[in-house]
Amino acid sequence: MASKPRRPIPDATVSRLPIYQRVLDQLQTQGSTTVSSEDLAELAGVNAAKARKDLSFLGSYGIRGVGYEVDYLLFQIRHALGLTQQWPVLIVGVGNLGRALADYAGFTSRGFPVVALVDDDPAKIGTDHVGVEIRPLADVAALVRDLDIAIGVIAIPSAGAQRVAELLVEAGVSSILNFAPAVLTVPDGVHLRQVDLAVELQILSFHRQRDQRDSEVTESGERPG
Amino acid sequence: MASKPRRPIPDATVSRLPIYQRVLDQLQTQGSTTVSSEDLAELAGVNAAKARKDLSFLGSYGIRGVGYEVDYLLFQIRHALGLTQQWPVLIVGVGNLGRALADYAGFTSRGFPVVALVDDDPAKIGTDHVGVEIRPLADVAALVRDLDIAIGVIAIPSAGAQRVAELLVEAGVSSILNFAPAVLTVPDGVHLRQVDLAVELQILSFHRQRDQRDSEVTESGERPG
DNA sequence: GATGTCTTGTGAACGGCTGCACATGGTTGC
DNA sequence: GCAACCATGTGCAGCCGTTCACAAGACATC
Repeated sequence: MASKPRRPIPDATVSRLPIYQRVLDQLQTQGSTTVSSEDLAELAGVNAAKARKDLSFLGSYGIRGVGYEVDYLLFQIRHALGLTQQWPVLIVGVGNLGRALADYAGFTSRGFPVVALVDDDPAKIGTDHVGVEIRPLADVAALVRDLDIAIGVIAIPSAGAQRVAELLVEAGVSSILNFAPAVLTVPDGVHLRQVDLAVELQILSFHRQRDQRDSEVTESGERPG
Repeated sequence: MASKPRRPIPDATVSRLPIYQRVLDQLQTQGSTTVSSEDLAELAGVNAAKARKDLSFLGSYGIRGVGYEVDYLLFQIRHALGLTQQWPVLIVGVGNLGRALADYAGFTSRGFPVVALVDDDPAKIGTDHVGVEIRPLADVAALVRDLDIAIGVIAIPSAGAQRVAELLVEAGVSSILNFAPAVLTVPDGVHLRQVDLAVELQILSFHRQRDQRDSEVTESGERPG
């Protein structure tokens, strides 16, 4: 038996693997059979040395003097990310965001089919969205069991987010993606990721305002010495 | 004139300031007047020492033996993030995601009013969404000028994203938030942030699959020695 | 098969972030 | 006014991630 677990893959590398995957997807579609770390890095928007180091954590899948075989590298990245299988997704909250996520083609095409929608608005329950029936919150446990849900997505306002997270965990979901702008607490062993859309704007705001102040200082003449 | 630019605020700190802001907002609403670094950190989901160090980059706004005054700290964070003013936002692409973002209350309430919507679908142009008229792509330059747009949000498929980014930059937008799953290239001085919804799922997938493999190894009996 | 060219894989140095532990300094109670 | 207490602010050590620079290895050509 070969030893599978080489050195563990760093978080920073894991977060970039999906980018490499996307780039390699494109290259494959364009008919490229091999790619150098330099070209791959350029397309992924990173440094070539970083790309090579990232890929080296997966194994030695490059050929010195040649580059990486696109098909093979793509398979290895998919394998590392666990994307050789599908991960059915449940979305809680069928508001604007929930609908946008359910419709987002990038989910299904990357192996994350949205197979269940849940909402607590009686008016929505029973109706369909992109072929998926909207079910009440109380059905979460049954849906998770019957549809083998791997990932729960929270797309509701902050107020109910913690309660929904607990509901998902009780139902057996061990991976949660939370869009509610709230800090959630989950038990050990449950993976939680947070996406806060407003935070990104605030970071942009910070940089812009800093540039602005800097230029004001420069224009008004920084006192020398 | 006092020297404004103390040591620069690290990126890691900047990315947490919005979280502290949100927590302090809540505390203020609840009527709290002061908060300790420990409580603040707990609510923000970080280490207390980290919270203190983060806040110390803004200045010495705490009181030893007491804690931080909620109102004052909130003001200082808003000031550091440049949120004492409003930053008008233009959204390109009024599909599901664009609509979700336009409707998202968290934007306006945090100082980012969505004042312009743009799409290239003739059927949508001229219609209203939440009181904002949808305009053609060609109007971007005029909108940026007339409405003093600070931030452009790209919510269209990958294919056109680079072209739209260039359009925004030409129009004078220097901060861009991109939701298209593509690597964009912008000139120096333009701030670009990337949110890829599928990447988050793929990272969850990685962790889940790793846990799964680990438990398989354990169950089948790792060979000792 | 030997030589030159090309690209990977990685050792090592560097810089930034985290978290501990403690000195600093403000507050309260007597 | 003094002593005990409390929470902030920060020096320091360790860790993680990035980048450079180069050795190792594969291919092509003669």
